[in-house]
Amino acid sequence: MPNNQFKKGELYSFITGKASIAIARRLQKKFNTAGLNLTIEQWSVLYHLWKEDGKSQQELCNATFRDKPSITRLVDNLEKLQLVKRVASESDRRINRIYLTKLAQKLQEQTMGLAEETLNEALGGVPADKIDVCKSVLQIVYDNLK
Amino acid sequence: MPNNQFKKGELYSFITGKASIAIARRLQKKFNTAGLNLTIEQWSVLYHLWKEDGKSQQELCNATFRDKPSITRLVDNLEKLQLVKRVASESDRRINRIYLTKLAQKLQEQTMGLAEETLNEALGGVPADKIDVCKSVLQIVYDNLK
DNA sequence: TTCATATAGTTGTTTAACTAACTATATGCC
DNA sequence: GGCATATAGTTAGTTAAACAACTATATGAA
Repeated sequence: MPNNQFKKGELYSFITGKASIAIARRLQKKFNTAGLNLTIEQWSVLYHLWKEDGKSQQELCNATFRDKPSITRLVDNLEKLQLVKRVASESDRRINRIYLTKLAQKLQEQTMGLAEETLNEALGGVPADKIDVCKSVLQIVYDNLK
Repeated sequence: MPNNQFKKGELYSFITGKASIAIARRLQKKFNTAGLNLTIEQWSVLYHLWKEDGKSQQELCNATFRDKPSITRLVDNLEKLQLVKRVASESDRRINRIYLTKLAQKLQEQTMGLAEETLNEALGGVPADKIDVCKSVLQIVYDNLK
């Protein structure tokens, strides 16, 4: 039988993800205040390239949980900002590998610092063990649905 | 001192809210499969009107955590779909009160059923006490940042 | 080798979010 | 009453997401 943990009044905020929206907005504000002309979505692509430069667009789709048109356009805008460049693969000409520019490499330390700052603000007053439980629940939700 | 619960590898998924995005996508698919021509964002407005019909646009902003232009356009589109209508307030002519049509009233039971179904799928295998911890953490995050 | 199929990426269209700038109405102080 | 200020809502411009349809390249079987 279905578990009825969710009554109507609580259902909405789980679906809309208010907490993560609030985190993203706070981080965006920090970027703006710091004079960084960068959206959170653009940052999320750079984030995965900092972990491993030269990912293909398809790999960025998987990593960022976005579809191909979304990545095409994010990479378009990142190229306009001179933060990445597309390089066609030699071995498989269907593939674009995306490489960070020096400008983007310089952004890593500053933006990751702002991101950590944001999370510390968000999680102020929450004990570490509860954060762990929360993370594990969200991971299961993601795995259940993907 | 700052809590360093977040190492780089875990930071991203908290900011991007993959779990809630996955829930919203699943619910949207259910709407589409059921032949409902309705976005999750439009549904989220109806949701708050089902709780209390005749809210003003500003009240919908607060309830849905959106800004005024977003609500203006969502109400525009809901009016085009014949699901709500704007009624100028008699006592304060700046205010529009938004009322559900009969068509929208009919959608409540079906869509709330699909939403509950979605959450049950998302939370399958998660014990109730962990869900409670997760909800409370997300609430604190939201309160910390708003 | 050739043709069907799969994969990588792009383009067009609609909906939505954020910011900034705007109009209209209400409130409150002088 | 009149004017400054606040509040409710709209409009314009940019970025992004979902979906469908498309091009180009690679793979694999006959």
